[in-house]
Amino acid sequence: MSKQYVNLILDQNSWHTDEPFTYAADGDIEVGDIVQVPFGKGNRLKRALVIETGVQPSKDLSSAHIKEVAEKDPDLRLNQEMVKTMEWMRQRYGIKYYDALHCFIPPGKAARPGKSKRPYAKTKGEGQEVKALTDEQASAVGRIESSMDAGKGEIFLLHGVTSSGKTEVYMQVIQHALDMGQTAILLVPEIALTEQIVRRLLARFDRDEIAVLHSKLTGRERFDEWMRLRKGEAHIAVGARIGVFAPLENIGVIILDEEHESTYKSDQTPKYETVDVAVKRLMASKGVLILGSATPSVVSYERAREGVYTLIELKKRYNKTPLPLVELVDMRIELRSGNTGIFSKRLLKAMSGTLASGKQVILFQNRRGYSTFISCRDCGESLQCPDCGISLVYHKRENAAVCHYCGRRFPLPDKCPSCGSPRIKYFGVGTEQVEEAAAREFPDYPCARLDLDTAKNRTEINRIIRSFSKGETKILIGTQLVAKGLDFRNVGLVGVISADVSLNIPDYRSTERTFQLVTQVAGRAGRGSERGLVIVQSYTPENFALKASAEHDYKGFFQQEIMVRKFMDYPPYTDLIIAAFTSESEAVAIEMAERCKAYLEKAGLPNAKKILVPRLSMNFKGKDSFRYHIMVKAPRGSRNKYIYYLRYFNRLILKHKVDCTMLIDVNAYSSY
DNA sequence: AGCACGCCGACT
DNA sequence: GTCGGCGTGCTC
Repeated sequence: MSKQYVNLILDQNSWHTDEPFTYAADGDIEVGDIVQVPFGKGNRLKRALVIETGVQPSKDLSSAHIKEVAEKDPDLRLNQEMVKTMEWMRQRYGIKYYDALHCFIPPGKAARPGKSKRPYAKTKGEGQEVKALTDEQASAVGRIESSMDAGKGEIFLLHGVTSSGKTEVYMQVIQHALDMGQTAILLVPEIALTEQIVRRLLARFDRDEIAVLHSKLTGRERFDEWMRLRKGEAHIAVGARIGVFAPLENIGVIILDEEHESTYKSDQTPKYETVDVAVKRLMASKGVLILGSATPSVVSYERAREGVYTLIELKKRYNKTPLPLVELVDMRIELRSGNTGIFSKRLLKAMSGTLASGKQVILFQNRRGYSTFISCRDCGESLQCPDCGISLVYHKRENAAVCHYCGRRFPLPDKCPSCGSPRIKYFGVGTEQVEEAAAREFPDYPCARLDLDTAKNRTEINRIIRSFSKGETKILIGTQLVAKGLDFRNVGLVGVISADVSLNIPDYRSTERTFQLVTQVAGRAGRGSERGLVIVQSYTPENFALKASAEHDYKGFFQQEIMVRKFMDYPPYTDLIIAAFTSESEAVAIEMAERCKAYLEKAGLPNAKKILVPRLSMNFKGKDSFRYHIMVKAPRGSRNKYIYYLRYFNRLILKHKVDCTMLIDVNAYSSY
């Protein structure tokens, strides 16, 4: 058999070996093959991925030093497009080949023959039986399908109000892809939503056509599902964000449902953006990308406005129920009139009316616990977690002060730890306190609370939800958990206890997030036949995001918010790039951050002069090490240049053996 | 990362 | 003499 030289990358998590190595191989070795190669002084076998075949070994590499590929994995294999996407990810996110490789290959091993177990095997198909499409749906489907037929590689932003029938559009488009002999990927923002979308798919497609990919599968399940896709047995991949790496050929469509959700950005290395990866993969097959949302992200909507994405709107609700009536209540007036309670008079009145008429109430407060911070009346110091430096939350049920970041619990102090005063006060309202107040005001109506404290596991969540849907509980209090995807028929009223909570988070996306949350939670009201009522309490009801959400006016919200982004130099006008430096020595971490800043300035990158001095990363918890970071608002078009220079800087750190690790994050959701 | 080499001190 | 500690350097 003829011989050749190939370039391959090692399955080894090290920056020192993050480059292609040249090996001799049989002529039948192809790009994407997973092989075993002898490596290093001991020639121990290592797993590797072939990324280039038929190469000419570089001149400074004597042929005596070139080793030979030992064997080829008979099962695992990637395709050319996947290898290309990996290399692209390495550049774009400043990561190692290793990190990109592990997005594409399943972590587990195959189940033993006959032992394989399918996830969601007991899940049954369920669907609104296929009714005729509305005119809007039909034209959306037509528009998308003609783009698929033409192989345009188009990106659609599907902006559809709640219950406008986006899912039905997805089903039709997936069917069209299969009819064309192509494959499809359907993604949901969290694992918990997988089951309900699997049900919709099962009502429509053969069970064997569907494979599920998300990180809560066991290693074996994940491997087997992956292999069914790889072998072409299944043509539809469904799941959370890792599903975007499904080993499919000829991808006709990738769908991101609820595209605005932050979970589409990975928070661990590699910190990829699911949309980016989807676009990259689709370039190879000229398929379409569909981003669906009732409240699109400002970045996506702006891209649609610029013509990068094609906007499709679904304005009518499927069941023709009018959108709920949203009222804003000014809590400042409430306070002035002497009401210091949690509920405004308006909300109390609406609650009694709703409950008396036999309907149910949802109360939303995006904070768990009883009081959100604990502070001293005399010196003003607030109680903080010694590890994380964030305010501790008072939990009445457990009678403890809890850190919501690391989960540590502390006993409640009877006097102030800094000045010794016994006058300790609890501020801020959490779900526990809302529940207590609701039970006090309406003792005849049973309450339940749904948040991370009461929903310890899946069965507990299901129990709370089932009891509310059966009408056993009348008032449901909760955090974001109650805002997502639940479909209760008998809810007449939704109360947002404090819309200021999410508004006051120091993040450029907090306004957007508030609009999305209020819109989403409002959608829980009046899903039956009658129009629902939503009461939003706030100390700043004049805020444009709140006003716009009350009027169901996405465009109004967008037009104001995009001006703020422009004025403040925030995305989509820039990319917020963070470079973080971790070291056992605080001085080294600071010095590397400073040097990096100077290096970017010297390189003359746009806006590099505006980089501030290194800051301690507040959210970093590492034993005996320190993290400092710098941040730059990289103007459009300069992102890749920045990453290029940052990669180079990382190589310098490595070369000089500085005891410091570097991390790059672009447009992070978590704060640093 | 993972491994071998090498140069040091402490032991039978 | 030689066993094993870990600092150093390299990997097609």
